[in-house]
Amino acid sequence: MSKPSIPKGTRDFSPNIMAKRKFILSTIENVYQTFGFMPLETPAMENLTTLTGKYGNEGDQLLFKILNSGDFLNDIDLSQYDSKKLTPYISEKGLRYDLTVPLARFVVMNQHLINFPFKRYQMQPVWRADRPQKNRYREFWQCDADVLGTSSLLCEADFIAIYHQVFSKLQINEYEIRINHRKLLEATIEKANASQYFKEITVIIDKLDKIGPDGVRNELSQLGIFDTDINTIFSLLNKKVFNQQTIQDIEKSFQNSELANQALADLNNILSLVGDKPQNVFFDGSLARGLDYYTGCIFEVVPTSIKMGSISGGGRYDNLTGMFGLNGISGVGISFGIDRLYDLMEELQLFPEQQTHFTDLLFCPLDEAGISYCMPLANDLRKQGIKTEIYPQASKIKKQLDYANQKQIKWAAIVGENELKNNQIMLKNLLVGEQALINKMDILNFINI
RNA sequence: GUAGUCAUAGCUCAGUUGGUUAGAGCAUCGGUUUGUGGUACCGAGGGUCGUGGGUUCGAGCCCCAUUGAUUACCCCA
Repeated sequence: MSKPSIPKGTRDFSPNIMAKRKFILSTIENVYQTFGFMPLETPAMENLTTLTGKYGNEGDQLLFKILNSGDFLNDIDLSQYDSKKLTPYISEKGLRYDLTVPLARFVVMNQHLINFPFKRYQMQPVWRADRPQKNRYREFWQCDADVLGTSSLLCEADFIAIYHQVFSKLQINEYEIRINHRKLLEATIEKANASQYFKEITVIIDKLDKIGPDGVRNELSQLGIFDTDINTIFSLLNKKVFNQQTIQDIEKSFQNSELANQALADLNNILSLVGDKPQNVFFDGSLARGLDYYTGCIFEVVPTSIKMGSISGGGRYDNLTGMFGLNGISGVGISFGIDRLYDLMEELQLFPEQQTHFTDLLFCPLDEAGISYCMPLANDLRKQGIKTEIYPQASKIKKQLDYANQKQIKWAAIVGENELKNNQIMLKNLLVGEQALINKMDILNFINI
């Protein structure tokens, strides 16, 4: 028999890890809900016609494709096709690559039922056939929230408020919300006479944090951009506090740029909604975001106490549903990277202790009669919300306490012959080691979880 | 797709210029203690050294191939 294993780039989440992950997920979910977002789940698999062509050539290659069921090769003359052209005949479905395209697909299919503006959140795994490396997996979770069907900048302001609430609840205090505008990038690159390389340039300057100014200069230069134009781009890459002054400064460096004016008007509008000194928010001219469907404001959040990539990102896209034939729907959304959030909180030790306590009280029956004695007591406690279990065998008490100890259970209720006879239990506090013989009806009075 | 590193017990790892029977800690199970854990002591089980070839009197160690894991680049979250 071969050793068991799991596919490359996938992970098991053990109970202790799950408790912490759920803490993060439920915190985010609660905040989403308080802003009026509604849950949506879509299938793990989508039709390949839905997925292909949405993520660029590289993205298409990273799609996990699912073989058709049954004897799918039976009707196919293999000699007639080369291996690439064969794909559509043997695979019609693929695993979802992100949550945004399925959202667009859902909205287009259900537009007659949807009450716009449509605010939905979605927290599900996605799959990419990428080569895994540190903090990069083939299966990972996205926690998206999007608003579709309004171009109001209130949405952007709301997302900034969502960030504040989520990080405050997770006790993450040292972070930066970086904000920029796609149209400002366009204006900048236009000013540098390099519009034909817009996509390439955004990819390069997005790496500023990673490869440094010299690295960015190098790559831009390799693209064939002149030094003077590179300087123009660089003059706008600064990171500044997000306030009126900053916006006015940027305005001065553009003259009569329609694009820049639109972008600055948007930023101004957001500023007026979040107040002039929004906490932890910075304007960052180098923020670009790789995805090319963004058209308006873009965000990214990075922790500042630890060197780490972004833990959330998002932005506005004008025509997401256009790919499925529904035009004129503007949307904006954000997504939390739960794996990185997990690593961050683990490193900063921000997980509340109770997250790893699964059981409050363990009944330890010393004989078969003890088990049935404990059953009704346990159920009463459970009705009170006390997480209670009964050790399922009348094993040695050492073994039962050992179990309780490893599971970090605070209370042990030992039930042997004597207790049974007198309607008592021996209640032991495993944290301090004290115990008392009490009436079985009085348990609730003694335990304070 | 490109490049590097690694592979020895369930886990984390030692293992000398190639030399007899392969080591530790943790974990598991049992006992010291048949009604008291987390901390002490004693003991037990558990390994074709990833796989296949080669060199050698002799390979965990050297060489080749292969598989897997992992890291960086590309791209991305």
